[in-house]
Parts: sequence; structure tokens; C-alpha cells
Amino acid sequence: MERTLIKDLNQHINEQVTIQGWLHTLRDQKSMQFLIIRDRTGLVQVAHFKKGNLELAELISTLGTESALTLTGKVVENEIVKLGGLEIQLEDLHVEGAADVPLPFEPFGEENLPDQDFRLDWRYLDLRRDINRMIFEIQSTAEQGMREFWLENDFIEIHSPKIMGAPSESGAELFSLPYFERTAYLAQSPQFYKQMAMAAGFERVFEIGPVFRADPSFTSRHMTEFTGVDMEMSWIETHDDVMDLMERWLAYTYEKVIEKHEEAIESIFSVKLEAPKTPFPRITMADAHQLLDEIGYELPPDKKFDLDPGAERAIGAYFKEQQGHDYVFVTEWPFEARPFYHMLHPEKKGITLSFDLLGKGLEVATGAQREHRYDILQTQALAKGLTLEPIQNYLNYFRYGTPPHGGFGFGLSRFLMILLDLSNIREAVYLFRGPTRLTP
RNA sequence: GGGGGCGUGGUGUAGUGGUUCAACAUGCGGCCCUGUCAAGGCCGAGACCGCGGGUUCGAAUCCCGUCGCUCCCGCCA
Repeated sequence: MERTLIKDLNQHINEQVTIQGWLHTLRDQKSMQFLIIRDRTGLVQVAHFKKGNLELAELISTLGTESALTLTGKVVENEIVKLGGLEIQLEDLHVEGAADVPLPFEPFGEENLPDQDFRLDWRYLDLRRDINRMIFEIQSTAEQGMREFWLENDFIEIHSPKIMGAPSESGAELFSLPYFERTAYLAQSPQFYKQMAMAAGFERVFEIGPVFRADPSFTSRHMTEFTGVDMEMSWIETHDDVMDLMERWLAYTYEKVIEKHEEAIESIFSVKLEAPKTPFPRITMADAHQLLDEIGYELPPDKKFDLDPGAERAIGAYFKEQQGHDYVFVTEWPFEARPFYHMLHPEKKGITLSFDLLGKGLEVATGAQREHRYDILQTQALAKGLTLEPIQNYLNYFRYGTPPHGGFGFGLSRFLMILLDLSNIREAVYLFRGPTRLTP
């Protein structure tokens, strides 16, 4: 018999249906048994009169919570039932996957959740919670929105290699691995490869893929492997063009998520989603420092040209308060704080045509116009103390006619943290990878 | 890499020097209950209080070390 989803049961009143799901709770009484069954669409009560089928009653009594079941019965309306006003009168039950060992914790009590690290050990049970399922439904919708926007704007999706022969940037945070007779590295960014697509004349590309960072960081927002959302586009005039497109892209993504999940997000995450208004607020680094001064945030002396996380939170809070905006671009970062390939400002000395995007005070993206002129790029690499030889292959992209271009890198899980007010990136990613976490 | 915090039955917590300090909740097992509904009632099993050392007449409780986790900073998405 064909499976009926729990959310559709109200269309089958007085019919026999088959449902499949997990045993959420069992109330085993003297003459009756009530089974609350959960599938991905909801919960329903199944009632069984024991004397109707004593053998079945005995089987039910032995069921462990969270067993995977197939049940058949008649759907009846019943005003007494608090769960949706209907129930299924059980006729038959098949145990597909028994849960016959005690659960290590109660996955569904949101109040007394186990320690996060413990839940990560039991991630497949932790993920059974509605809130976790919803995070990844929302992520799917968000990614679809991102792709839709790009495809409608003539972008090409690329998949660049994650195994590399030479460190691409500083090399400090690279994982190395044995590669036949040599050493290879895991890509810490698709940066060089998406710029190669500019040299190839693709003009507009994006990539959503894994990124690896050998950072021994123990914070609520860092991972050693995460999903990077990257974009690069040609024929721009300045980094403003990248920001212009990016904010429309992000607003579009919000609209798609709101369209599909607005109510669920409000009820489950207590977040009232609104698409961020374009244009997003923009503030130069110089003005940001002045602002911090005015609102009394003191930066440490070594951050004279940079921001620290506290400053980012303060700036985010300021624009939320002043303009009601969750996002703000901080632009024109000093060359000291940026990689060698960011283009320098034509007039302002030592300033780059670059930006960071802060969402609710959290760094969620970095972008820039790239330096596409071979000679200048070489000079900038040397100024950063790099040796040209390892990056010569990259530098060569710019010797055969590469247009001016720019782009950004964006953290998918950080975006979900911002979107859903999650306080820890471990809750925003399917499986967390950190310096001391390689399983499950 | 630097700094702070935490570590008590399966899980979440209480207890911060001594006779009720090993408790409460939940989960688990058993029994009871003609329809329950995050059910309820009764009974039961389950922790030598992360590990090692020290102080003390006496340590879950204080000190040192160690391991684990966590947060912040550095760095970044």
C-alpha cells in the first residue's frame, strides 16, 4: 500500500492508510495503547485497543522509542485528540528498524539538551530534532536561491579541484597530504581557480564547494572544513560593482527563503525574517574607525588599520540601530590587512578596493576587485614578501589578456548562523570539522 | 599559539570541607490506571562526584598537575 505522509492525513478521513515513521512516544495503558508517530512532515496519534489484537499489543509493548515503523490503519476524526483532531485506528504494524537499545539521551527535550560535544558524537540522533531538519531544509532553499540568481545573471557554475600541487596563498593554514611521490595540499580557497576562469573568458562564474583551513581555532564560528560560496565576475569598474550584485543576490536569496519557510522560521527559531533592503549600508575602514571612536569602542593599538571581532559587532549593532539593517559593507581595507591580489585604490595610497560583509556583526564574506595587471600584481606579491616562483602559474593568467574583475568568498554556515540567529557554527553545519573533531 | 570557564548516575542539573554530601528531574525496567495526549500514580536498578597527586582528623567540595570539552583573543568565511 502506498505511503501517506502525516501532513496529508486530513485528506484521507475514514480511509485506510499506511504511514511510515518513528515511534515518538508510546503510552501503554491497561486496555489501550497510544503511539505517537513522527515522519518528516509531522506527528500523529495511533490508537490501538489491546483486546482487538493481543499479539499486536504485546509487540507494541516491546517497542523502543524511535523505532522505525510502518503502520496501517483507518484515519478517523476525533475532536478529543489534541494532536490535529484526528487519529489512526491501528490495524497492522511492521517494525522496519527496531530501536532496542536505550537512547543515549532524549533527543526531543529542547530544554535540557545534552552538552553540544556529546550531541555531536550522536549527530544522527541529534539531527532527528525538527529544528535541525529545518536548518538543512532552509539551507537547501537558500542554495537554490543563490544558484537561481546567478544562473539568471549569466553565471557559470564551476567545480575547481580541492587537491593542489602548490600552496595558493600564504600557505600557513594548508593541510598537506601524501600524493604518490609528492606532497599535495587541500585547497583553502578556490580563489586562483575562479580567477583562472576570468583569464579563460568565462566572465562570470560561481562555485559552492568545500574549503579547508588548518587553523587551530577554537571558536563558535570556525571550522577546519566548511562550504565556501564563491563568485567572480569580469569587466567591472570597481569593487562597488561586486557589492552591487552581491547585495541583490543576497536579497534574492532571502526572498526565496522567506517565501518557503517564513512561518517555520518564526515558530521554530523565533526569527522574523525580512529581506535586507538594497543598497546595504557601506562604510569605509577610515570612517569605521572614526565611528568606533565616536561610540567609544577602543581598538587595541595593533588594530590601527583593522577591526577586531568586538569592533565588528559594534559596527553591526550601530547600523542595526540607526538603519534597521542587519548587513553592512566595510570597504577600503588597508593593503596590510589584505592579500597581495587585491587591487590598490588609484588615489588613496595603501588602500585596497576591497570589502568585508558583516551580517549581525559577524564576518560573512570578503571581496575585492583583483589586480589583473601582471606587472603590478608581481610588485604587490613581492611587497608582501612572497616568492614569485610558486605562484608563477597564477601570475601567468594575467599575461594573455585578462579583463578587470572581482568577486567574493562567502561562508555558507556563517550565513545560516546570521539568518537563523544560531549562536554556534556547529549547529549550522551538517557535520562539524574542527581541530579535535574528525568523527562522525 | 595566548587567556578564561567547566568536568557529579544514560542525559540535564543541585550540592563548594564533616553527622540527611551523594540529591532532584528526565530516561530506563517492573506494576497500576476503559482514551491517553510533553499522561498520571507506585516500586526498582543506575554515579566511589574526569584522572593522578597533595593539604586536612575528614575532600565531590581547597591546592597542584594532567586529560577532555567549551568560550574569548589571534586568524579568518
